[in-house]
Amino acid sequence: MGRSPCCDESGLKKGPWTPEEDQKLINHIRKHGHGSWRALPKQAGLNRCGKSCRLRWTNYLRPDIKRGNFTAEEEQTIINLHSLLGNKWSSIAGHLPGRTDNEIKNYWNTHIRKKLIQMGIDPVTHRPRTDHLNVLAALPQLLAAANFNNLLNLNQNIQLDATSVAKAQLLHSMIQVLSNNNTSSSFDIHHTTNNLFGQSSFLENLPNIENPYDQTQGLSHIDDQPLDSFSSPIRVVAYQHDQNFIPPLISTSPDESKETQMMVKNKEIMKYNDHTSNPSSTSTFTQDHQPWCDIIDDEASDSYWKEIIEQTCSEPWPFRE
DNA sequence: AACATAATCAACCGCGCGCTG
DNA sequence: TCAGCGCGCGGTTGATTATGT
Repeated sequence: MGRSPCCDESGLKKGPWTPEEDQKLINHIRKHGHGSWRALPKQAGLNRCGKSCRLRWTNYLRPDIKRGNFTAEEEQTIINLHSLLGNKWSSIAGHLPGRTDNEIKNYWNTHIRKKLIQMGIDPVTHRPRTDHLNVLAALPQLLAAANFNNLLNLNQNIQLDATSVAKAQLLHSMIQVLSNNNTSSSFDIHHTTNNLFGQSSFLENLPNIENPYDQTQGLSHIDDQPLDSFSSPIRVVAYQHDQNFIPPLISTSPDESKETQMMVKNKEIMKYNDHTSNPSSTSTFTQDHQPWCDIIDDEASDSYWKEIIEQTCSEPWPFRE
């Protein structure tokens, strides 16, 4: 319950690490493992608190840390996971090999967040930053959002991402507005939606609502259907949950202890490797085709997505084996 | 070249959880 | 049951670097 007194101790060095300190820490962990972080600084001859040592190791010195820019795929994975998990950076990091929670958090705050805002998408809710009553006024934002997929140049295996779902919601909202107005407006829905979402990006990729397995049939034939039969956002979200779309969970470090891995929420589905018997192995625990609903049950916050997914999960799950 | 501002990211802080005695 | 300890997590800070004027 109580706070660790570790960092309250006086006389311990703070601030940037010197190369000498780094080397001491690396040497010690190579020889003995980290063991108790609290005891480590003394054993390693470091005038630091254990917390500082742990942070330095996990965020910077770990041998499996991946350096360099995030790829478009990594970025998309972060966005998708964030839409489901919220600011659960460690959980998100569990899906990105070699990336630390701190790195992902920084990348989110400095890059992705801004990008989403520019696209007119609320980075917290992953919903378009517009209201239903003013959909048409938000057309510039919609257009920007529509180009988002193209900008990211996504992996084609990703069927629908959070942004696409947001687009679907907006499209739905627009149609609702138009439908409710019940006027013979000159507003050409088919034409407009194609312009909004691009000719080969969004509509063509949406599966037929009546047949979720049919990926060849998009919604471009919307004008053949009554408006009220148009897919609801809830239904569309289901397609986001392609189990192939998120990489399997991986350990944040080959040196992670068993108890560290235990901190990850998906307890039931993890397999642990005994890293102590083989320290060089990549301590990978896999997520064997875990349905998205299960992840959500464990990890999702009380976000918009959870509400939607709970509803979706109560229906027959098209991707369950 | 000098300064101001923005962006980046390593590191710190404090909270809360799980374990243990 | 409860309190202390150790640890991990998410939020925040501040030093450094990049970019603009």
